[in-house]
Amino acid sequence: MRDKLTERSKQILEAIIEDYIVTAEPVGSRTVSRSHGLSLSPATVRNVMADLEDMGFLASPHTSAGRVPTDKAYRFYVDSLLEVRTIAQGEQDEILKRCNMAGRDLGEALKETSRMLSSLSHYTGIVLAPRFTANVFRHIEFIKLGGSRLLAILVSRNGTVQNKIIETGDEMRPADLVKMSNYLNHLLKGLTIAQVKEKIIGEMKSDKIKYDTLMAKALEYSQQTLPESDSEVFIEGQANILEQPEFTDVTRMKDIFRAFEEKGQLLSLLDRCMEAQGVNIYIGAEAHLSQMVGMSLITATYMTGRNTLGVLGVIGPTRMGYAKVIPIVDYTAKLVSRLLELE
Amino acid sequence: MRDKLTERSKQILEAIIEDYIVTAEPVGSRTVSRSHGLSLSPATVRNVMADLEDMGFLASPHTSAGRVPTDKAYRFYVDSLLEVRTIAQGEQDEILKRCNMAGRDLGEALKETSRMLSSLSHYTGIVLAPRFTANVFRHIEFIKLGGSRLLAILVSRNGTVQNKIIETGDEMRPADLVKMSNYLNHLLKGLTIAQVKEKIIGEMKSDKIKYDTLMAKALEYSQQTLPESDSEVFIEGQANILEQPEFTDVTRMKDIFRAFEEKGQLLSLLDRCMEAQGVNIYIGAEAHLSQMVGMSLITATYMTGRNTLGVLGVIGPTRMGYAKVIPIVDYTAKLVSRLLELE
DNA sequence: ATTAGCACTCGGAAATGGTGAGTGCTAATA
DNA sequence: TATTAGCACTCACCATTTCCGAGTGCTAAT
Repeated sequence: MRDKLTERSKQILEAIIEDYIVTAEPVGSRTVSRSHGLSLSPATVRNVMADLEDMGFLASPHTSAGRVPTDKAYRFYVDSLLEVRTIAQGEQDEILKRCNMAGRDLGEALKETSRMLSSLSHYTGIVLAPRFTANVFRHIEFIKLGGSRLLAILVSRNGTVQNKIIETGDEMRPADLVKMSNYLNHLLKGLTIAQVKEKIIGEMKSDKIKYDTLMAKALEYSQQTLPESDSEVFIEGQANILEQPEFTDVTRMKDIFRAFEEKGQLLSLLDRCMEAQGVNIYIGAEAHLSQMVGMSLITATYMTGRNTLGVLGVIGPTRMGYAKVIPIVDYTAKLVSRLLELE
Repeated sequence: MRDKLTERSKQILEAIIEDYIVTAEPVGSRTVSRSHGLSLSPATVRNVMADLEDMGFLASPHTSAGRVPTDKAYRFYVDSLLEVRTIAQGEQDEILKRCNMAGRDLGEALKETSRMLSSLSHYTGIVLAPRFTANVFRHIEFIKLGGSRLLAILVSRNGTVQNKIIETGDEMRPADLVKMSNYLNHLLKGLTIAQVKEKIIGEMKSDKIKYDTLMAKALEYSQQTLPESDSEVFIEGQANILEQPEFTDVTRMKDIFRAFEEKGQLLSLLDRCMEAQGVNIYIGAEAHLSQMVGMSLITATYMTGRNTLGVLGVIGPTRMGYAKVIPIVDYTAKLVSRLLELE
């Protein structure tokens, strides 16, 4: 048992991982020895493999099977061995084409981005939309619907729209609606939605509005318009994971699909990804998510200026084509950032 | 071989179907003979079963297994044998609680409805949102974003909102925006969105606007705001179908999930359901959808007044608890209709 | 340090045999 | 005439066995 990886053992480890990524079968010593590049006998390879197993990089499903990389091996692989391939021109074109957001609803565009990520990687695409509360308030507008009901529309600077139907109790005069929105637009100009929330609460307590029912109402309605839950995740290409041979087990799949459906846990994981800028990789148990055993998550943040807006990425088996997927995720995030920058 | 079903053979068929619905196992003659209600020896039951098989109501997976109902049997069952159970009070409460749409975005509310259908039925819930084009125009509004970009907001009478970012080329004056929306609101008042489409095209050709660039622009922008694709389907509880024993086969499931993801074919099927009012049932091959073998679809239309707005329902295996699911779907559709009526 | 050789291990596929649920047919019965 | 008991037969399913070969670890030779 050695405690330091020699150049040769690194090569062998890499060969094993890369073989396993394509075949999804335990890799034997013969296979590695045949792998062009290094000319060693199976026996030698076996010795090294035994060492690697002792160090926790490899595991054997059973005595007479080959070896399988552990999470630790993948971690080492992406950290030290992998030279990230530059993105293929064809892929770049595809991303460019499908991420075109011009004139589209942001949600739709991000959903399409997620779909694109899934189809390019052949795994599952995932996009966390920007928190609405991080946006800057631009405009609020009230539109009279039938009876005593209003449609309130809240627009933020990046073009995202929140709308809500409000029951007013009694009928409002159109002129009052205009007054209300003027008042609010002036009051809230330039604030982030989070600040808007506070501002409204503060204002509601202030004396001057106590005697102005119209303003009071305006504040109340605008408060109702603010979204209470505001994280949206787009998960597309779920069916792709069914193609992976490691998920033939039905109960495994059930777990995974349930996790996708609930989204809650996934959300907190993505939140964690938001903290570090750039590309982020969770391998297997690193995600601390019971449903994620055997799965990896590659994400990248997208941003305008210095503000991290959201994350996007790909979920697949730990045995994932990291070399191919990482540049895709990276490039996509940068592209989305640039497209949102223009807004 | 008889060509008419006697009372007794109907009873036996019913017993077989209902047993199969719970167990998902081929039903043998002993089981039926033991079934309380009819006191016949297994041998007699066997004779009847042989007849039923000849008539195409039953099939045997292999010689020494029991019999399994065919699509034809299910069809006969729902048409003639099934007395639809009234909906349980608890279910009714649950539906009432979760379908509460007050003040929510219509899309969100329908998604929740779909989720509710899935959790109550333990199958997959499906809701087709109202076509936007069937709605009546209420209001259009332009909001200036940074630079030369506009946010156009189109509100229809039921509160649904379409918004779109428009690249204007050069900067617009706020006063012009107001003029534009006034012009359009007046022009399009009371038309359905479909009529709006035509109206705009007609108006664009008319002479008077040739000399008024502002109006021309207004028309162009409003046209851009109209949705081009406008059918939204909410499919929730997909993971539920993984629980069904008949879908342990991985390739089957892949097909089904792909179908859910693509939605295209499903959409045309739902369109067909829209044509007939009320509850609609497609059993197995009746849907003429390759992915639907072994699956059934129960839908009901929801409407305001005489207008069919959309459909909602449940997808599950042909071996579905029709007696329980049908009233759920029916009741939900009626409730949704009533809730939208109020709008 | 590397490698050839060899005995050994163990999962997976194929072959085998027994079991039982279920059937169809025939002849006896009410 | 309709029903039923009886019986031989079928065939999926399960458990057991056997066999094969890929892969291993160890040892001795290079």
